[in-house]
Amino acid sequence: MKAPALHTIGKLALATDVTSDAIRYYEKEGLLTPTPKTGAGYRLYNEDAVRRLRFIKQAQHCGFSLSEIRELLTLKNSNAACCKDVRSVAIDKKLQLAHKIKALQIMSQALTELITICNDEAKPLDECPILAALETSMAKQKKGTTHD
Amino acid sequence: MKAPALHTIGKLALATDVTSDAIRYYEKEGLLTPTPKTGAGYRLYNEDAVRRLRFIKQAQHCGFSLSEIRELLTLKNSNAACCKDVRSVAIDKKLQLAHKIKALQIMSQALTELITICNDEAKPLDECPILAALETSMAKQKKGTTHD
DNA sequence: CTTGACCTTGGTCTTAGCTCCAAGGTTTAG
DNA sequence: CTAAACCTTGGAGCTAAGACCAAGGTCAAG
Repeated sequence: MKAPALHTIGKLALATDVTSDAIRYYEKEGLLTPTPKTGAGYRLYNEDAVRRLRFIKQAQHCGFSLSEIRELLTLKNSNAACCKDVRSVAIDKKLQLAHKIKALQIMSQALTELITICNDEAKPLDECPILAALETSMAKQKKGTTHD
Repeated sequence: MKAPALHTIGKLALATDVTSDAIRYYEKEGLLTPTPKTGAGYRLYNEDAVRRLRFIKQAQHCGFSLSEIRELLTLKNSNAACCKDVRSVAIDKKLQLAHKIKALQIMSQALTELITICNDEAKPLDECPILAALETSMAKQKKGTTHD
């Protein structure tokens, strides 16, 4: 029946592959609070902190910002919320990602058009169709195979 | 035979839908130089500046950063480069966009998995599968329909 | 007991692409 | 002639997520 083994910040950092600086930053941002400090003012963490850091990391990998993660954690501790609320947050974030992806695909498509109009590679620069196209409004858009 | 109508910065801003501040910023970054200033120190621009600003805007819409655009412009003024060089820059940028898109798609896929494991919406939060999954390593990955 | 590894706070720095502001000079319309 | 509208430079601020640094306190091993 040993007590749950408290870590100092460096141990926690090593265990979770998050730097001490980042951990302190999360604390400042209200995402993670250590158990009360030692007399000397050292932060101490238990296994909950490990889980919480994993949570933060995973959520970041899903595209959530720290302030969004803070809201997720608030939701988690709220008694008024239910699982459905969490789900809708996830769906929302997925939609945002879809928007970003679409924007990037539009950029990629524009590049594709530039690249395809430039077939004759040996042309001197003052006749380069890419550079020329970049100076115009580029309103032209073939309605053929515009997938990208 | 009228002279090519020089603009002050405000007129140029209006004509190109770029703020005066942004135009000065581009100048500081070496992307755009006005014709010599008036005695009073006012910047003056000709039609070339309008074209160049359009160039900058279009390139930004293609995902180029300002420093990359500066390199494009340098290339444009270089006599050693040819159209092929420009083309390869465009292809390169398209690859970078593809990487970004893939990263976002991976995030989206992770969210999809979280959303699908959460079917019973009425569950209380302490049983929410999404929150639970975010605390674990989420190493599981069904090999079924993982497109996203 | 001393050295080295660890911890603390508080601060500045980074990237990108601007925006906003202040104090002052210029130009133009009435 | 004067007030509004424009221009100038210089510098600060914004967002995000930390990284890095310095001065100093603490703890463990030899």
